[in-house]
This record gives sequence, C-alpha cells and structure tokens, in this order.
Amino acid sequence: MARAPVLTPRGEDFPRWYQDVVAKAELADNGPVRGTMVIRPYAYAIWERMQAELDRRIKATGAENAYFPLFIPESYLRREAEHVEGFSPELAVVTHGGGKELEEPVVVRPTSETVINSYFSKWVQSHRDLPLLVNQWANVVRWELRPRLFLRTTEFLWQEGHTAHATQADAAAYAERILAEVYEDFMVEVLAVPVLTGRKTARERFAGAINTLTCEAMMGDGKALQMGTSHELGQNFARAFDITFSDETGSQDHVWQTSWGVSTRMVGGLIMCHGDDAGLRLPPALAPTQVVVVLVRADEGAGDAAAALCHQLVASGVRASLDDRVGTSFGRRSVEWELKGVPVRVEVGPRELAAGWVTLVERHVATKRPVALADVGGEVATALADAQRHLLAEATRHREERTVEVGSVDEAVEAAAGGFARIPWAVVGTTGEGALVDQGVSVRCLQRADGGLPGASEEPESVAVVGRSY
RNA sequence: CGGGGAGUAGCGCAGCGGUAGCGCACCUGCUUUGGGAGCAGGAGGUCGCGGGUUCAAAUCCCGUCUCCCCGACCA
Repeated sequence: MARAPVLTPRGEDFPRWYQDVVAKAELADNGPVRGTMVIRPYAYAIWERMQAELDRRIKATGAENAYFPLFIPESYLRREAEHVEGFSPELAVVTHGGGKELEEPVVVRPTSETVINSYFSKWVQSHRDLPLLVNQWANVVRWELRPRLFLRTTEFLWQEGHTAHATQADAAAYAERILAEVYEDFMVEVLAVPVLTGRKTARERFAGAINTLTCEAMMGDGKALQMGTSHELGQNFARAFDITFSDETGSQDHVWQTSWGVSTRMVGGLIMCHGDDAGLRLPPALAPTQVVVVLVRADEGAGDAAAALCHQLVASGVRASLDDRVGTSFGRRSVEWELKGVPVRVEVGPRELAAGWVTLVERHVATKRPVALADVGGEVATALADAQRHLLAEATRHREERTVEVGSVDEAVEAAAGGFARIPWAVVGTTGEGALVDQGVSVRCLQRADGGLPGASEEPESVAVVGRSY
C-alpha cells in the first residue's frame, strides 16, 4: 500500500532531506541555546565508532592523549596576532564566576593551541624532548551565526592534535602523515567517503598556520565539505609562547609545530555522502550495528531461531543485534532500520524457517534474497564487504561525474553550480580567488595535476579544485 | 548585522472577533503481525510574552522576545 514518503525526497530539497534524516533516524535535536546540539544515542554510537578508529590510527603515529582545560585566559589568545584575529568573532567569553566579575575574562576554547603551547614551553627543554606529540578529545565552542546540525554548531566534539618538532622538515612530514595515514585512510577505508587531499590557499588557511592541508569530500548535492585539516604552524606559536630547545650543539632554537583536527562534522558528511531517499546508509566498517536480525513473527519457534542466529553472528565477530519487537508491525520496523542505515537485515519468520531459509536484505542496493540457514554467516560477511566497496565506488563515481576541467574563472563558477571544477591555479591567482568568493564559490584545495600534494603552498603549476561548500 | 517568513497539543498544521480544532504520535482494550495495521475508547493546550481596544481576543492594535529561511566568517 502506497504511503507518503518517509523523508522529503533528496532531489527535491536537499537541505530539507538532511534535516528529515537527522530527525527521523534519531540522530540529533537542537539544543536549548541556539546553535547547540543534543547528540542522540544512535549518532553518539556512530561518533564513538569514529573515535575508536581514529584513536587507533593517531596512536600509531606516536601521539598520546591528554586533556587541557576548557577555559583559557583571554590574554593567551592575543599572543598570536593572526590567531586572535581569526577567532575573536566567534569566541564565547566568560566575564563572571562565583558571583563576581572576573579580573581577567576567560574564553571558552575555540581550539587549544594557546593553552597547550603555554605548557609545551615548560615541557620542552632539549632536542631529546622532541618530537612532542599530543592529542586531545574535547568539546570546543565557536559562536556560529548560521548553525546546522553536525555541520556547523556552536559547540562541537572533536579531536585536536598538537605537536612540536626540532625541524621544519620533521613538522611538515608529520602534518602530511596525519593527513594521509590517519584522516584520508580513515575516511576512505572506514567511512567509504572518497576525499581529495590538498593544500589550502593562503586565504583559506587556519588562523596562525603557515600551511593547511585538507581532506575535501563531495556531498550528494555536489557541494564540498571540509572533513578534516592538518596544519603546519611553523614557529609562529613557538615564538608567541617561547617554546625553545637546545639542539645537539647547545644552541637555542624555537620548535616547529603542527596541529590537526576532525570533528562531529564528519557525521553530517557521512549522511550527505551516502544517504538516499530511504535514509542513512552506513558503511559496515563504521556501523555500530552491522546486521539486525528481524523476527517477523514469534510463532513456531521462530523467536528462538532468530535469537540463536543473532548469537551466532555475534560470536563470529559481527556487530549484530536482534529486533524481536513483534508488537510493532514488520513494515514499521523495516522502515526504521532503513532510516538508520543498518547495512544488512536478516528477516526470520516461521514460513520461510520451515523451509530452512531466511531473507537477507542489503541496504546499499535495496535488494532482498533468500539464503539457506546454514549459509547465513558466509552470506552476511560477503554482503558486508560488498556494501563497503559499493558505497565507496558509488561516491567516487558521483564525484567524478560532477567534476569538470575548466580554463577560466567564469567557467569555474558555472561548473561549481553542480560540483567541482578543476582549473590551473595560475589562471586563478589571488585576484581570481576573490572573484570566485564574491560569487559564493571557493578554492577547496590545491593539488598537483596527478592529485598529489603540492610541495609548497600556492605552487604555480598546481591545480585548484573549486566548488561551493558547506 | 541587512532582507523574507513563522510562533496554537510531542511533531506538522487549520482556525483570523462569539464554547480550542485536524493529521500523525501517545495511553487502554480487542483483532492483527511477510513493507509505516484496523476498530473502539481516552489523555493532552493560561493559542510565545506584556499591554491595549471590545460585552467578548488565538483572531484587531501597540510593544517585546524567540525561532526558521536567504546574504558577509568557520571543523
């Protein structure tokens, strides 16, 4: 029986569709203060999976986790000129505490370079203390004028890494390593989101950095989303916070630094990259629940069979759960699991069980087929692997179809209406970049012609990837 | 901050001087259960807030607050 669609069709109104998915899949609610967000259990489970996968990769690069305070003296922000200029419009400032006006206001961290580096200056004395590699999982606050759940909220959760190195080359190599081995690897292999890696132009660079590297993804509507950034800070903060060390010869030098982060914005990116008219589609490598065993009706021992099947899947290492809410209609439950993007459903009912089989439903291609009970384990593993590959391939094809090579700024603006434009940076330049921005389009990153990272910022022979962005 | 809308039940909306309504969701019961179940019964609202006009205001007037959408910054 035909019903009204569960969601606003994606092609009809993309932003509305996004809001519908967030609400119907029970991902998040708006908080009571404008721009804040309540992350509901299902989305938080997704975030925890992201954290687990990223944390492992971060630690593999040698960084250790630590925690620094939420409150930062306002004076710290002012020590680095570009940094304070970049962040002051979006700071939340606390002027009162304990019922009294504070002598010096404190800011709620918008990022932690300043506090962390004030401690680095105490901790670093010798080249033997380097490299110093620290990461923290935290919330940060940037007062936003136009919030959107997950994509741009006043408070968000993220991971921020901060490192100090003896040489510029070492810092640069580490920033690139984080980009490639942590961020790009995670996004491609786990999120199944293809990303372009490149350098930001001076205009798009992080406030206080000498270089910003980025992972840029294309969403379902052709717009770009910055999924993560890794910065080379040079010696800017080292000078501002007096972080010096004695090298092998005994002479003093300032350290060379990096910082890098990814946030809950990735949840929004995941929705907009893989979602369809039935809701979210989660890649199995990420999904908190990879398989849900749906009991159709409890008659004739089907309940026991479904529970046993679920246990068997869990025992084989699959993140499986059982849906035995037979008091709720089968159709409603099907819709719910589709909204939530669970990659595979196994439907178990007395009718088919009598014949020794169950029904396997694959979310990524919306197909269902009978599978013999004895083959479920193998078929599920195959389906999960297929889903992971399929989502990445589909997103990659989508991006390629919507990327065009152009030769002028005007053509780039036109092409950016539907996706990405690639254009020689030499044709754009800083004046062309300004013209793009005036028309709502920006240079997402600079790449070498083969897609590799340019050796330096704004290398004249590099290619600019241009698009509209979130 | 500029332009445009909207505040009425948990959500989405109608009502626009005369008893507070509809759909979905919710609760109870029965029948159901293979793609958002059906029937019956039920609960839920100082109509954003403050003032004014009127015999009478959700409705008209003034003020105020909030939210949403579109433009300048950002993970």
